[in-house]
Amino acid sequence: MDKTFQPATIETRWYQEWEDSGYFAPQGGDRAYSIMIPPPNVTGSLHMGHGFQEAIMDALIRYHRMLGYNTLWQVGTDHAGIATQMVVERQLEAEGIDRHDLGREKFVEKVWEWKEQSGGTITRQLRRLGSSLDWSRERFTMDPGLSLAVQEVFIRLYREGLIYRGQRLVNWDPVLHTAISDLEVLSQEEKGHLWHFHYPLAGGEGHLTVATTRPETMLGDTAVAVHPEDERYAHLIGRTVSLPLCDREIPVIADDYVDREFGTGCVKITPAHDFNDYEMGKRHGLPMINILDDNAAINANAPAPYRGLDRFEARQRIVADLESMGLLEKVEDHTLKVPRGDRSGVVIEPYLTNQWYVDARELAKPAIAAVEDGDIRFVPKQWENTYFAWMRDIQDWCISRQLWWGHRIPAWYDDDGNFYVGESEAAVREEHGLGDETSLRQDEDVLDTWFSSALWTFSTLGWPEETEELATFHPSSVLVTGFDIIFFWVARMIMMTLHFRREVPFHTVYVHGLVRDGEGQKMSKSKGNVIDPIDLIDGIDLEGLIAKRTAGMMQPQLAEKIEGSTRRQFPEGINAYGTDALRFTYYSLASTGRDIKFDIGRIEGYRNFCNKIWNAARYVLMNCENEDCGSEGEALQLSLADRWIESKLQETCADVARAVENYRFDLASQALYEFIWNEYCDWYLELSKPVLWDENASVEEKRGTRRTLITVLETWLRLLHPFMPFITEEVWQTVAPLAGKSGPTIMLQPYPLARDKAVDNAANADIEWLKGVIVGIRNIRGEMGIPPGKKLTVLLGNGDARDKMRLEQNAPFLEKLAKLAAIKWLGEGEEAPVAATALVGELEILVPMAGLIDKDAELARLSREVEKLEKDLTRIRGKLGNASFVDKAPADVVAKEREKMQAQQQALEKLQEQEQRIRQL
RNA sequence: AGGACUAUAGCUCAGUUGGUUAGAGCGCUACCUUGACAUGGUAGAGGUCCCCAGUUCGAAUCUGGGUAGUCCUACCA
Repeated sequence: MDKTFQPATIETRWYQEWEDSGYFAPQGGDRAYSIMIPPPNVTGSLHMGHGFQEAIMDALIRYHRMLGYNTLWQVGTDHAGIATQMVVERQLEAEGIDRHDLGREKFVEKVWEWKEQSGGTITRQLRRLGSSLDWSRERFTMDPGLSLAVQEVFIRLYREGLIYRGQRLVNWDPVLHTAISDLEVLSQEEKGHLWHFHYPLAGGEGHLTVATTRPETMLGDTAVAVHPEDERYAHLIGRTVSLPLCDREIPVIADDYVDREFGTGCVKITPAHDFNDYEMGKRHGLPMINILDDNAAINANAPAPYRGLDRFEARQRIVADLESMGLLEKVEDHTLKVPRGDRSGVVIEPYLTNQWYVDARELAKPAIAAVEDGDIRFVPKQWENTYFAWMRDIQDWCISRQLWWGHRIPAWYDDDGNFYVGESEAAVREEHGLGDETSLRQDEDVLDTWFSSALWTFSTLGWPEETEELATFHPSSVLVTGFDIIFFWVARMIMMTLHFRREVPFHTVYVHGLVRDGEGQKMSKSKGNVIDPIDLIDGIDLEGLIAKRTAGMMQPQLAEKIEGSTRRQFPEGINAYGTDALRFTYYSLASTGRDIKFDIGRIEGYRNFCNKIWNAARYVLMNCENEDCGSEGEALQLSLADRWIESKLQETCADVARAVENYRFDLASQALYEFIWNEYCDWYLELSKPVLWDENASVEEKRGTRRTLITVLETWLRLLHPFMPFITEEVWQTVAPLAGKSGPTIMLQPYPLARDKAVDNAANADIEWLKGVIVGIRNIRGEMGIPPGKKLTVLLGNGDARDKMRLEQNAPFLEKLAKLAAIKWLGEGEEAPVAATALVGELEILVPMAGLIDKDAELARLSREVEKLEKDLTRIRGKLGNASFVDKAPADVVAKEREKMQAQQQALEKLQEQEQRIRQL
């Protein structure tokens, strides 16, 4: 074995082996456990957040697989309609091709080509992370099977009246030329202006003044509204104003939506270009004048001078024209929320179009009940509130998108504007008795990607067929996801699955935090602070990292800034840490918080942990290979240390199981780290040396220690495997035979379960004593500057029978671990030399000072100890002196305090005596 | 505007139903190449648990108020 752990050499080898051997597929068993992967975008690549999520799912999957569950981790990707279409459009653009020139069919072909080409990135990354996904069942939302499910769902919902077509205001992206859902619009505060315009009264006697942030929409105004109780304008209600620049008169209406305090208290109403105005327009039966085209340029409904102008050009023109007419009263600076498309980043226009909608209100009812009734639970529970808040105020879901890439809507139109929904044109003709004389054309639009994602848990298992997989693995066990898509995906999956399966999609939703960079910033391409998890595994040099972060940017002008910050943050690039270290880092960060700051320092610590594991195994193998390890059941004698480490192992098994059940991977990783490093390596391996290296130790003793070394190691390798799959497999292969275990892989070995009976309290207490004595001596050594190599003679005084027994049984351990020449037991009445002292309970550890210890240094050390004790004692005395504490606190708490006080007092006296003696020297 | 979450060591974070000497990792200081490991070992320093009030014998923990930060939802043209 190498002296240091080299992850690169083993990881891909083992993954290949596992995959080729079919270990990732369900293995049978009475109880099923399944997780459906949140499908990543097929043309994207995994970022740190994905890596985190996959690591958690893989730990759950490996854990349950080892527990003997029939385990399925369903893999797949989604087609990411808008994102993918944009990427391909940009590629074509670079070649000077417009997709409209290419035509729909050819364009979609290009997208499939791109999908084939780039789709491997994600799956490669997933494999590098060690994800034990069942690749044989890989699915894609545009697969024939899943597409069939999408069509089926659409048709059935339509027939049930839960999908309808309607003309509504939608969020229109004028660059992507599609409607998008409310969730895809991000509103952010931006600086803008509030323009005050005069609208002349129709009678010619004066004007009223409206305030607006979007002057261009005035071309579509069909009313001015005031508050019904606003005395300033009461006399104007029912009259008309003449709309400047347009040859129209519009009414002044009263509506209590108007806020009297804002602006002038008069609101121009543009029902076709504003959501609130739209509602008001409907209330008052106002005409709706659409003044924009698909590009958000002014259309032919507007006065001639403005036609064809872009909306922002039109704005400038209109303001200028009104000003020249003397109708501009003033312009104020104003901060407003500007809606932008989450993909395109352009300002979204409310726009009147025909779209398809899902009646979400109806579907939401059972979905709310499922969480209320506990059929689905969120972890952490607080997310249920978020879910409820959104679901109880849910809006109908606009599902049509004016794209070419996606599931085409199964609806056909005739020339008279009738439409028919069905599985094909033939089916529609048949059903509605439409002959060849009627020409039909299919709806041009496709469905929102989330529409197909919402079916993910059951469409991947073969629905609408009632497959065996559906029966076995649905509902799935748990959904692992980030809170950012609770609305987008989680809620919609619950609605759709309950409707079509009459069962929940999953029993638990584990909501994890979002991975951020070291400064707490969200990782994003445009900020240039993303880290590819693979770069943490394999490492990357500085120039490579910069190149990666600045490639293919939407805003190339940011490249310089990104290069600078990258150079500052990673002057040496990124080291290679290996998959196991990366995964363990993820687990250690997976607490209940919402933000996960990824600190590069942590991963280095866990890389070192891997190395520790590696070397611990080396030590064990060096001492056990070709040696008698008692694997045939020969007689063996266990030392105190053997019994203790076995006991600690059981406690660790219990801790890990509890942590995983509660989705506290941070606690699981901590328990493992603590046990492996601080107990097994720091103490147990050291305690094994006095036995193995003692020529006088019996065969049974050596055998007992070897047996314990190897079996405890073998057990914790299995315990650790779901978290660090590679190193555990590599080490287990050589360790297992020595422990009498066999099998082709650790991944299919049984997971260690805690045996309560194996917890050995006596051994725990004895080892605590042993540690106490050793640490006491080391402490004196350290603080007195006694060279570590210098062997000491130590005296033990004031001990009781138990101390004596412990000493007798453990003297060799003490001598080895504390580097002692000799230990002398001080009988009652025996005079002790002047010595530096440490206490373990009442037992005094004495390190004679002659020639070793500086008087002043020891006095200083003692006075520090004394001070600490005195401070503590004052606190306890105060507590016990308080009558109400003694009266009201539970008896055992009081007793505990009393005991503590006594012990502290005794210790204090001892140290003070000691101080006296030394001072008199 | 409404709501949620967070505040503990220099940094990143644990801290179960109130009773601990408030912990870990990283970083820091000193010493050490001892026969698994310098990606290591040993010892050590470092905290007004954001502030104020309350409940309680007792509060990092519970309640109320405040401050700071993050986020979500809805928005005033």
